[in-house]
Amino acid sequence: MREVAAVAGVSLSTVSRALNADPKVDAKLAQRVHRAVAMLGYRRDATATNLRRADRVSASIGLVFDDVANPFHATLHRGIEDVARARGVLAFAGSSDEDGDRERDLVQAFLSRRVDGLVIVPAGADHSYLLRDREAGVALVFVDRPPAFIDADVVLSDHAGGARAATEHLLAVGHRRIGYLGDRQRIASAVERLRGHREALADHGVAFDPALVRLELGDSAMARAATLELLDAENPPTAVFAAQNLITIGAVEALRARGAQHDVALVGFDDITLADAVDPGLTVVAQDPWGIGRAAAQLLFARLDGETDPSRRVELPTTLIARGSGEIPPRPGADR
Amino acid sequence: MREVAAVAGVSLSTVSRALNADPKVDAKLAQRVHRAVAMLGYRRDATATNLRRADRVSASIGLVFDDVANPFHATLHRGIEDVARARGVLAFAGSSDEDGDRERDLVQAFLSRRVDGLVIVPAGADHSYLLRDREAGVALVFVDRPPAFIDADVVLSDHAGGARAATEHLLAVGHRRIGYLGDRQRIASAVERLRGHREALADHGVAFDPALVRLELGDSAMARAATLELLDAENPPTAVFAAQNLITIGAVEALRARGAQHDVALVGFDDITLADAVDPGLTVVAQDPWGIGRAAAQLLFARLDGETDPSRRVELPTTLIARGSGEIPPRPGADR
DNA sequence: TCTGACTGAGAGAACGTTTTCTCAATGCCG
DNA sequence: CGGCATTGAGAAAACGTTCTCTCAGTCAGA
Repeated sequence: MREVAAVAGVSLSTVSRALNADPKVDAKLAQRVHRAVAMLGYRRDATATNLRRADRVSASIGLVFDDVANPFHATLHRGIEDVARARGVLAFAGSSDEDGDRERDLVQAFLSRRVDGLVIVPAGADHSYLLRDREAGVALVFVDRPPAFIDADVVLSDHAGGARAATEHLLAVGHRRIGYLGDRQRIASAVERLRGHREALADHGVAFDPALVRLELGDSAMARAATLELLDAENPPTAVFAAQNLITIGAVEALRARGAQHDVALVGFDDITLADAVDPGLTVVAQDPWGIGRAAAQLLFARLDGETDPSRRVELPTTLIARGSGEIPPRPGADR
Repeated sequence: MREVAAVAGVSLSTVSRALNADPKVDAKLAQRVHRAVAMLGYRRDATATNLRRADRVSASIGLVFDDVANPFHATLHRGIEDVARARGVLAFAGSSDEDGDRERDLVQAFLSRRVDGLVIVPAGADHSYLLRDREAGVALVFVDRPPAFIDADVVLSDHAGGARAATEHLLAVGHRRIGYLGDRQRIASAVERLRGHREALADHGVAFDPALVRLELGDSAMARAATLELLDAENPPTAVFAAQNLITIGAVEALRARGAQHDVALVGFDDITLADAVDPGLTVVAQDPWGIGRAAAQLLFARLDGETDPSRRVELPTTLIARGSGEIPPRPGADR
């Protein structure tokens, strides 16, 4: 910056003003400054800027996902990026692997780098550690699941409603023995989905049979094994509801491994690549991760723009997409 | 920090030293400092630290992808994160959408935030704009495609070899009319793959027929349309090679739309979710995006650790995974 | 008991910006 | 032509750290 000032023949302050498009600086001088900047390849140091500026805005935010490589989260990421890009805001991203400690470490690392805000897919069971920072002006939006012990904006799908729709879809086809494959129950969304499933069963007078339920499935391999277990049991389900994207993949694999993909119905939660190319096509309850990401980012920036309304909860509907696998009727006589 | 010093009853310098685990500071004092830190919830400001420190290390890096939501890139991202995490390094990530200007904007934004290094999936046609920054100590690793007009480390798959393997696989099954669906040719990897395809054809004495080639396919929808065009032409191919993950998805959709998935062979580049669940299973040439990401990050950190060897080119092999679609023989008589 | 080496801690400058304060130059009005 | 308002630019402090000096105190050896 000093060099730029020397080349342009002005003072440091003038360079700063020219760079910040201060209207008080003479147009001719400003142009000289910009020419010098271009010539020297000067680039303003954002860290120093952030340090000095009164508002301490860093134009960067932090993103905490379960796993940046999970398609749901990756699409979420893109939705957030699209909104942030329009404001010149950059995003740090990291994976918590659904570990609360790791989530907290990530958040701390983001905050020490002075991010303006955080979008968090919560993994931990207590987010009160963020209270102090929210007080200090850090914007906070939670996604996919509500936070615990802190009141903040949250954007999520109607998990219970989606699960209910999936289960009712299977019930409508005639199924009564519906297997349930669920994620770890310390995740709020997983609890919600199970709740929706149970409510749908109850509403239609179908007893909830714990023998048909497998929970805590952390990846595709576990889901596959659990599905096989269900299929190989004495009194197997005639339909299966896989309540998460990775679990759905495991379930598909298991059904194919037993050659049962045309006999046992399947509905998944989350849409998946090639879902319409498998045989039968995969019926799913789709979320809109891109839209969720956009909504979350918009909420975040609204807060950064000074909005002080009480915290909001944006719930996006899910869409049931029937493609075949969910419309397979129960084998006659399979149900007692 | 001033508060911490007051509470602990020591000077600012002592707090700084205690925080940096300087062995010269008395153990008892250090403990007092740490207690004060815990009590006040103090967190060191990484931007100020970075400003002052002699080495100016920010413990953050910038990642430029085509699209953070593309599964290949998202997995790459995770590979990089896994290595960076072990060093306490955080990553900014952004999407260039294969636009050179956008790539450059992202890079500039990262650099003004003083990242220590960059991992770039190149989109632009000229990376000499990075010369000055490399000189200034910014570590640079390119991924998936080599950079232009700058000499730097690069990690990529053997694109030509992979394409060659795919084409030879189809030739071995007996195909002579092989459709080629390719990405935008301003992308180096896309050029390489086409080259591998053509070389394989030439080696086996099969004439290259431009009528069977569709390039510049930027997304699944375009790929789908192009495939339909190929299939509906007067003399359609008996096999198709889809040279990228999104293109493969479009090709699968098109084949199914024409009910030709059991008649026309298909090999894709990049492995895809559910590839083994479609009917027929999808034969692909798989890359190892996670491994590529890890390798890139390791190279990057080696440079940051002061390594000065001439720039390296790490080429990872591809793996052909036969699952059925690539082993469909040509319909008898379809070939003249 | 005194000197000197050594240890531990404080004072203050510096990092690259922004921003307030101050002042010089310009233009306009009487 | 003088004085005042107005405009534009420079000097210097400040942001939250680190780090080099400097110095006070402690302890061993003579």
